[in-house]
Amino acid sequence: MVRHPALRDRIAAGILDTAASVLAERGDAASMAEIARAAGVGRATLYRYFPTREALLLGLTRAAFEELSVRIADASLDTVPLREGVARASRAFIAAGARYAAVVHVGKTYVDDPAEFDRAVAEPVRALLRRGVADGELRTDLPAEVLFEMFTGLLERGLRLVERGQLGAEQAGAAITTVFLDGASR
Amino acid sequence: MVRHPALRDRIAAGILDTAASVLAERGDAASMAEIARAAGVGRATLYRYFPTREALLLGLTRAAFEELSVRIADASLDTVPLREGVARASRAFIAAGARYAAVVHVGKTYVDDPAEFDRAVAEPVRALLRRGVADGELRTDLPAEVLFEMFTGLLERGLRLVERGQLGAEQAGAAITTVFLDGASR
DNA sequence: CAATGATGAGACATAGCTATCTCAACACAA
DNA sequence: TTGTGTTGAGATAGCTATGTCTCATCATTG
Repeated sequence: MVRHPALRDRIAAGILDTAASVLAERGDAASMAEIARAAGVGRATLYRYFPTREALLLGLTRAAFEELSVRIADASLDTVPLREGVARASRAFIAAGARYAAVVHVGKTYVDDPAEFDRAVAEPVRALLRRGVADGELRTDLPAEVLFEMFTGLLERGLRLVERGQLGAEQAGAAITTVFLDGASR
Repeated sequence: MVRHPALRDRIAAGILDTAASVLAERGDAASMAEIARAAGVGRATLYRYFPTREALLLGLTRAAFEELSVRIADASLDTVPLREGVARASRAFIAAGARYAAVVHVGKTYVDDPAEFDRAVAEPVRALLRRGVADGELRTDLPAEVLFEMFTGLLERGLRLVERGQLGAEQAGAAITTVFLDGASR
């Protein structure tokens, strides 16, 4: 019958989605059999779409990166005030969510081009923070790199809160933004 | 010759230390052979000290927990002002450091008594934050549970910065405290 | 309805890891 | 020095996961 290539892509995407949630939960311990079962598909079929485990992880990483980089680009972090930029970056990260969580939960990284990831995702955020420091909006007693690390730490936890249903996506984005910029104090 | 029990304990502790660093680096993927080699000990010997992999992970978790809970207890979080409490908790966590990093990096948790961990480590910190909220020192627009999550997120990142040598232990503790309480803004 | 091709179930080989066991070499105490 | 006990190295068994393959079944296209 020759499946439509589009249909094939949809199936692959569906498998990736399922794999994302399984891997987010069980980490690298999740086997191909487990993922196939969760995706409601035969193990052989899973291997037809992703010939090796590495290919699957790579596809997953690529999808997460794709989504995240599009959202970051859309956020135009370099044209908005610091506070708005931080808020947008938070929302972008939370929205990319589920896929990204799986990627970070799997120890080894399967990024094919780390430099490109850095350029498209990490660097815009770093630049935003550096600008904040230079403009005197952010504290200068901590290196921008440290601020960046703290920010991403908050992002990860916000993501977790959303996944556990303890916070809505908007609330999480706002919480991250406000804790990072204003702190937890009144 | 009948090794002194004390000596045996020291060897076991040494193995645990090495295991901590190997596991912190490679996660659950690190094999027993790898750990034995890193510890400069035969694989069989490793099994003599820790009869199963689970026993090793359990010992590691227990050591981390032990250290952390002692430090938290020592911090008397319930008797000091909020800011001091947050600072102490940060330092305790950073100091427990290396061991704890391995534990969090290994996906599956090998805690023998999660409730006890919660009671001795997590709960005192939560109580501190709840008190802060009740006293009006911490913001009330975010649930204390969310503040807790944010705080631990910062702790993890601070720990990472120390391990990468980007920050000293004291500096990391201070950075966590100040970002959490005052935020990154000026 | 017939042909084509995708699917699921399962067999199979392979590889790596855990866990056990044996044994020769070695260190220390008496 | 002798004997006891520990160690490292290696062999081995069992298990589990990856990846390949076959085949009967099923869905879709024409």
